[in-house]
Amino acid sequence: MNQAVTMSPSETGRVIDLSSYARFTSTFPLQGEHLYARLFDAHQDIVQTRKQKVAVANLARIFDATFAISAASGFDKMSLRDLSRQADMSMGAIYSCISRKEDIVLMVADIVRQSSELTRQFSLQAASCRAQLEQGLRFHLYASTLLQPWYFFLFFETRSLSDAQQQASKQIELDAIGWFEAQIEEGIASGEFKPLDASMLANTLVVLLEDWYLKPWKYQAGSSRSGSAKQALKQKEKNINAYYASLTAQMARLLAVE
Amino acid sequence: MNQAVTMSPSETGRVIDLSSYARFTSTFPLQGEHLYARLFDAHQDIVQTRKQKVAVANLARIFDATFAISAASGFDKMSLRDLSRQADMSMGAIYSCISRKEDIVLMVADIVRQSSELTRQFSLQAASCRAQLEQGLRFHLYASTLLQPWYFFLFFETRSLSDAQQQASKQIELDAIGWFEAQIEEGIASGEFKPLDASMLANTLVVLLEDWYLKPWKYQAGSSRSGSAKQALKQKEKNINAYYASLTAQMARLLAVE
DNA sequence: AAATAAAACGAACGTTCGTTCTAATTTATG
DNA sequence: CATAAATTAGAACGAACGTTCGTTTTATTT
Repeated sequence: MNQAVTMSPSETGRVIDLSSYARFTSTFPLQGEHLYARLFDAHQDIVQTRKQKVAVANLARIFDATFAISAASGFDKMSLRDLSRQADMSMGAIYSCISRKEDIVLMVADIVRQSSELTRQFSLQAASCRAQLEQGLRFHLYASTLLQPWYFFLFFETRSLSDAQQQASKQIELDAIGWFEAQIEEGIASGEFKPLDASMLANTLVVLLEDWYLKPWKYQAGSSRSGSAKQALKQKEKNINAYYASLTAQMARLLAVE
Repeated sequence: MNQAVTMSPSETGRVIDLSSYARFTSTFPLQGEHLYARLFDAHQDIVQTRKQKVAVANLARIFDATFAISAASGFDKMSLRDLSRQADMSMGAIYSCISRKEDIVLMVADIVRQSSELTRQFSLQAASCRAQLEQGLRFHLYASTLLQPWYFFLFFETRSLSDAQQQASKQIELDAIGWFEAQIEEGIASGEFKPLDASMLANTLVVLLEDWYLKPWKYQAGSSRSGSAKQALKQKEKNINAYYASLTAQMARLLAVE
């Protein structure tokens, strides 16, 4: 089982634009064709299809269908016949993109892991610890919004993975908490923040970030009949900003900045 | 499908002791034999076994086994043969306590719903809004610790339920948020708390309560080889108190009390 | 001790699962 | 346009699933 490509250094930093969600979506490398091309490259042992173009199109249909079905009923309940119907592909077509049903979970895990690594590796050049924290939150929110079905799916299907991979998923969360905690404590040490239980606040932030992609129904205002795709993006931007504002306001109050 | 018994008024208030987790465990009505007796009474249409004593013993084995297996691999992956092996019961014995595999999820949902209702109905007689909030948090923590496998299981298997039941589960969470929000706003109105985004804080509290039973691995210190059952309870008490302290300290700071 | 009710058993049933196979079709290439 | 390679559709396969049921064992009553 390939643990997949890691980002080349040139990809890891500096190019991703956090100034708005719209900008983020056009600069984040893990999405759309790029994402599926990455899966195709990284999992040559799984994907039997030879031509990237075909593989990308088929993988997209497979994952879209998988997310659509198993968001409602779970991955184990989803049969490959359901998948075939929803994706409008034959069994053979599906089995030329994957080797076993389980591969789907593995690939999702790979993508989410890469996205989390991107988030962690992204060099935040900010003037203050507070700005650093805020950019970290923004990045997490943006990435998990863009890849919401992937993050959501992995959270609920982690138990299908091997113990080692499950441990790795937990580690991702612990790393995220650790990162926030370090930033908070740096700010405390430098006198920028008032002293507090950094570990608890870091944990709170990570759990709230998780809640964002696990329970979109709690945070999506005006989701029905949003009309054009452009309007939908606008609405998404609004929702993210509202959540981000609440999140950072609460954090700022705890850190006694402002 | 029976929606099960609701608590009689005499059971809903006043008798549950929040002064420590140990006291709570001896006064909370939804546990052990009482819990299974309740299932037996409420689901006569499902449970074919006639004698309560037998049913209680077998239901206990079924649910223990279910939680043990599906915590690791998920309910859908668990076959009834796995269950039969783990519970050390024959297929026939299992099918005299349930009518369909799905019944297991329904019964768990029923118990968790009842526990949540107990939590909400419990009349908190406290001197201040702050004390009221703190008792609410304590109750939530205690109940979800005592019934951790039930809460955990339902969170991950809600998708096996009907749309109506899924909606009901969401409503439980929204009700909890609503309750905390109301308490916070009451405290703000009375001048006990400094004004803030009550909705955000209420949401934060509920999400942190959820994290407690979803990710015990994050919060369990000294879990290995804890020796006797008494020592284990002591350790549990310690862990709850530590989490409760962090939770309330953070909350107090946001509310600017102290 | 006999009779009866309740519970437990586990092999067998029909169905559905993930996966494989093959004949037909499409695509690429000279 | 010819030919080879890749891709497709969906029938077929064995394993495993949830569930049933005739039978045996255990508990209770007469």
